[in-house]
Amino acid sequence: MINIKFPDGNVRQYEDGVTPLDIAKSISEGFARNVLAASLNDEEWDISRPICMDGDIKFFKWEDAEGKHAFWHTSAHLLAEALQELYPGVQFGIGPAVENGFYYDIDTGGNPLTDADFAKIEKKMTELAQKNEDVVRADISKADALKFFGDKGQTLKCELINDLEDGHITTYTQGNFTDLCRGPHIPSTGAIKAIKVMSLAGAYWRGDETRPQLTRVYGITFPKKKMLEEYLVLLEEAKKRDHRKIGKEMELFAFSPNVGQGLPLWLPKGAALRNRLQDMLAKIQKRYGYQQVITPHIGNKMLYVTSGHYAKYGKDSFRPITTPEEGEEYMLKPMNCPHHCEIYKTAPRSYRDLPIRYAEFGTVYRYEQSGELHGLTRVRSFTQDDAHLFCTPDQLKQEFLGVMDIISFIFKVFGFNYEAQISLRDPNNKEKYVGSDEVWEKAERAIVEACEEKGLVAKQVTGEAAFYGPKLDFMVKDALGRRWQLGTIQVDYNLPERFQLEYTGADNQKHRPVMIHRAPFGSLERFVAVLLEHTAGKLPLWLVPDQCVVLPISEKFNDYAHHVAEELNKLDVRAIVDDRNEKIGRKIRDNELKRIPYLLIVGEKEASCEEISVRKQGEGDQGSKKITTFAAEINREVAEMTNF
RNA sequence: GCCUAUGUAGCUCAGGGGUAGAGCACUUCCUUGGUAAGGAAGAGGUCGCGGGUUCAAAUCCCGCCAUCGGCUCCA
Repeated sequence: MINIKFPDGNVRQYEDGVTPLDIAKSISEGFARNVLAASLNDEEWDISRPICMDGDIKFFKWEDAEGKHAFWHTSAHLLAEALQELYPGVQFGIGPAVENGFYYDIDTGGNPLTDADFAKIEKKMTELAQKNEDVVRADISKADALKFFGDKGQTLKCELINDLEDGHITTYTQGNFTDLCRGPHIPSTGAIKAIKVMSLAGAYWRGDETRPQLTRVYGITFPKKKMLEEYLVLLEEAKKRDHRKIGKEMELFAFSPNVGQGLPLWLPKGAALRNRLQDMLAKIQKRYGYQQVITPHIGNKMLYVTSGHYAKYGKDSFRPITTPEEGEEYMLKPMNCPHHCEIYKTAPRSYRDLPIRYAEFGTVYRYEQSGELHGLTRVRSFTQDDAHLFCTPDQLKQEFLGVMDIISFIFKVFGFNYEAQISLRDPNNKEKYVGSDEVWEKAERAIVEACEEKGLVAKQVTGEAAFYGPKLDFMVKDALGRRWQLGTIQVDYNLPERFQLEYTGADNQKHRPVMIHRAPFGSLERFVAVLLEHTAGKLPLWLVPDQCVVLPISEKFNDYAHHVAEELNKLDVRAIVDDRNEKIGRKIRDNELKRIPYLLIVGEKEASCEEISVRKQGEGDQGSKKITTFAAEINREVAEMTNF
């Protein structure tokens, strides 16, 4: 008999060899029907895999990430089984579950798949799922595994096996398909009821650009047909939130091939929006003791040779700019830090001067690979809400906490849910980084402690640090669930060294300051993109380009409408007029669709007494009031929102 | 940069070897209407760009450019 402990602390006894599914059934049949995966002592465990030892058990259903994961992992195998039947001779790479479904990487041997094949693949998968085959786990020796997959000509699998440790190799088999796999899986394929092949993509074998490119087939499956339909509707809804679409509709920004790829043009409404964001942050930063500086968009190439960036990134950047002067070269600035270091060096610094905090909305230029460009989230010219803090090592943690306060405040204002990540150096690969063990340990400890102090849950990832120091990144998801890094705080011991930055300490000795790079928005471009996707374009009143639109009932009241807009604009309310020759119903509809927060209807009644009829977006008629009353209300509403 | 796909009017899209299509938007006229689409007429396109095949190319082929979804990358 073995003892199984449940999450609630209860312990029950079971026969040796009991499976999690048996255990679930012992609780209730209904519960067991919904269980997809389990863990034993926090190790992933198939619900059909016998247990022969005491342990803590947890169960996972569809609602749990672990449950979906097992379901989609098995679905990936089902996809592979279908591909194996439809296209004999395909080579299999890897096929994991991902956040929304699963994929399988395959080598089609020169016969490319197209999306015309999707229906065929879906049909075959459905056919195979209906056989409801058991998914059977087996332990296999390394030699046997190599022989098994070698005989099948699966050289990619053999490469994977060669990297595995003998005694820890398992396969999973359903029907005629056997895959090298760690699991876990659901017990049989019959639970997979709705199947959709989503897309094709190229993917380098083992993520290595120098290795062959495989075909990645993405798919998603569900235990119920209705869930797939709902998911597809959700995807359609998400596409409507795409910032590229909204940005065009709201006339915020545009791209022109004549200007160049990835070089956004900010239209009047977008530029105004961006300025409001900048003003907000500048106001907050002033309170935190930041000083604004302004530096040129180009800098002498030597600046970047000094910083080390030229050696590391120079060949993948915009090319240096030459001048009539022989041998003189300038670069478009890919970052602001070297300029700010030079500002620091304009005067001798004392420990009494520190910390020094230089902020700049600095536009930088980076030659991102063409395939990487994406709307406003990944561009070749963008403006960082950058700042560099120079402080003594003792001040580092305090400064770090101050930056965290700004970032969490900003995210709170916009209601963003973020994931924080602490990026640490890889201790087994120290040569990739600059700086002594001592300073690294100190910097990493400062970040970890700062997070603990703030109660910030942050995932620690080793090997993700910048070469000059560890960092804390804030990731926010877009409408389709893709993660984008917005805010970032980076500790840097490298640049102060390279630029020979100094301050005189209380001991009258020269010391090296520590530098913090930080950007709460990350960049104005990316931030606006994520903001648009989060709000679906319904921007808060203080940011929205047009706060209200005046709608005359008929052309007879166009003059009054323009008078109203003028009065409102004088009172700092952003108002426009829709004086088209259309009926009022039509104007209301069109302007609601344009996401304008307030529609102000004016006709004979209003014109006679300096009033307007107010209609709030999505909420309908709010009654009529004086122009000045309305303006005061709007101004109060905005003031409450912008009390930063 | 690599793989898949796409590119037709301002927008969303249909069509497809033989005179370029729709809806919306736009302009004009009629209508002057009180809280989510009034009516009519008109204008608007070298069908992404450049080659090739053909009597004839927006359509077929090749190259390039841009874009979508991924991969890799991301100071």
